[in-house]
Amino acid sequence: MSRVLNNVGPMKEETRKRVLQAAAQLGYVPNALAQQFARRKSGNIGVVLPFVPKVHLFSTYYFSEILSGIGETAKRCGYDLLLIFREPDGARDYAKLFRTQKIDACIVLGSQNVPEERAALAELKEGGFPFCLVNQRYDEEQYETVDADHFDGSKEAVRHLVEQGKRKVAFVNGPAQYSNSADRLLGYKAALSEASIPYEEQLVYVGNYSRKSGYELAGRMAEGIHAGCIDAVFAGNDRMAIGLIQGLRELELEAGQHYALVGYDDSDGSRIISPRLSTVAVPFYEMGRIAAARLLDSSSRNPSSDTNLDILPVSFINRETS
Amino acid sequence: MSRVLNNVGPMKEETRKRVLQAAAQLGYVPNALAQQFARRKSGNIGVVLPFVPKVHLFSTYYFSEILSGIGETAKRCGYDLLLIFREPDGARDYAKLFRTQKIDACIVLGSQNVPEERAALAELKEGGFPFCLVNQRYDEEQYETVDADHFDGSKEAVRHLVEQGKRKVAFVNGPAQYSNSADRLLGYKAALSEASIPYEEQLVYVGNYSRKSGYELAGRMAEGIHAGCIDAVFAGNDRMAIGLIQGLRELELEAGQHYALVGYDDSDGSRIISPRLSTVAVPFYEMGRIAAARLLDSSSRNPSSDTNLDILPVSFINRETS
DNA sequence: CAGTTTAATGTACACGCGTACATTATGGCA
DNA sequence: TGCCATAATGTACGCGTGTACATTAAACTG
Repeated sequence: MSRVLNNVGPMKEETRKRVLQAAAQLGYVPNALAQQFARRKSGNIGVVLPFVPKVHLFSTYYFSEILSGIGETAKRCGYDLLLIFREPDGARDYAKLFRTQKIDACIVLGSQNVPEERAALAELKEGGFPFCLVNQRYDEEQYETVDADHFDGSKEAVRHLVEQGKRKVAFVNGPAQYSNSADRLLGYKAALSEASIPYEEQLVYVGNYSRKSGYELAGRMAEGIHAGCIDAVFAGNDRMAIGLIQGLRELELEAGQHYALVGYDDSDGSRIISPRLSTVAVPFYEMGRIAAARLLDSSSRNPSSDTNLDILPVSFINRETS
Repeated sequence: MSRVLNNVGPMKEETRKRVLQAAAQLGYVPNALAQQFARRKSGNIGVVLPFVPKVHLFSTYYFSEILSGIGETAKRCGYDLLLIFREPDGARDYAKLFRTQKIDACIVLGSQNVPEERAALAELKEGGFPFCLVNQRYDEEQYETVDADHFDGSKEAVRHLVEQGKRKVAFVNGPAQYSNSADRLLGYKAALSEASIPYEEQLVYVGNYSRKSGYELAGRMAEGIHAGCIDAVFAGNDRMAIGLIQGLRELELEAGQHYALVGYDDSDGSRIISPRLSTVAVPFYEMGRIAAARLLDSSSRNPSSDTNLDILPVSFINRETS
């Protein structure tokens, strides 16, 4: 009987036990498909991941952490995780997943501010489908978002470099379609301004958050270091920082010696590279947990904080490269 | 009309078009829940992942690669990926996922040869539920399995060390509940035997595949190196090798200089650490692809190869530590 | 004890698709 | 034209739950 299982309506304790025992004896298990169909809920929360033909290209650390956080909350709320790899050809019909009832809610990871993505998200909002972005803001759109304070993290990182006496801090940023890239640039500028160091555009480099892109910037950066135009580097993530270390090492330039360096993410790699990389720790796991709770856990929806944007604090970690 | 959509039975081209157009005009989207219910297929393939309270503890590289491979095949076959985090308390009722129809097939990652796991897998087999193991064999049980040739990989790795003139090769193995640990031990022994080097039990150390466990073995190993009982180390995975490098470095012992070292997995870390780690590349992505194809892609089921065990080749990669 | 409320249980139907079967249109053939 | 085979379409029911509503049992009230 559906009622004892779902504990709906009043019932005699004895009946309840009788039904439960009969179910156990018959080896009854509810059919999830029929339940989902009758309830018109899939019980799934979709997690959109960037398309990754070569998985090496993206930070497995970053996604693993967030995914684990989402998983924890989902399990607690009785939901399952449906993995959705974004299409390579730019087709991102997130709304269809809702219309076909495959998912009840959705968390979008690695979202980029490009036209197709904006359209897809706008369609979700239009349709009233519950979704949440992680680590990407669209300030003009008021979407549910869980972000980290990359402005502050970057400011702290650069401030640290300045406090070490560095005055010529280069910045290796990521692509502009990520809001965290913009945040870091602002933090970088703020820290410089705070120290009355003029901002110089030619000290800002752009990679794509891959190790390779950091590696490939080493040549240009080496010139600056040799010329005395650069005495420190702040990289937008650890992977680029690590690429940079490796590229500059081939040019006889050592991090923490010929130049100071701070990365970002506190990834595994930052503890593996030597010298150990100073970096900024981001609570990715926590961000995943919160994003899922926002969507699933009504009890955690605090009516007083009716904001749709969470910005979690980050923390600078001083190691050997700065 | 269900028939035009599923292309079943004969129909006039004109009717077909008419129906399609009407559907488009009405904005019709099939309800996946109802489809699944009517077809009695969820269209989901479950992927069981180890429980990871602290995700740092397991190799994100390893799982990300396999997961991506599974995802590729699943998408190609029209299946979705349902993530299943194994319960922390040892409860692993995989069969229930089938009975409730949540999944149509299942891939078990990080499977360990322990009683609860064996029972859970036996129950799956008993129930006739399609599942596949990746990177873990149960030789006595004839389960569908995709593994890599860790015997050969280990033999190659140790052979390489021997060819460098090393005669006292220590081995840092992982826990015995993983078949690949046993495979590596066999490969290690085979390579020694090939070179007429007697096997010495005290040269075999055991960690748990974490970086920390490698780090913690450094003390004991340093004694052996100083005493001349060890001139090379073969580690069962890169993470332990990296931990070892870091631990031994603190004791003034450098990989590739005071001792030769070979890791295993060809993970990102092996390219990040310096000196760059010699290692063994494992086609994890491919293993995921094949495992999923085994379960989903009937066209790939080659009748001539009716074996239920795939063992993929691995390849030694020589870098700076050996 | 009848009347009234409330607890407990029985019952029937809807959910939206797939599909087996019934029915009707079409074409080939002599 | 009549007959049959086959193509094409119409139709009704089943899938296994959840749930609204009907029905019956119990409890309470004056």
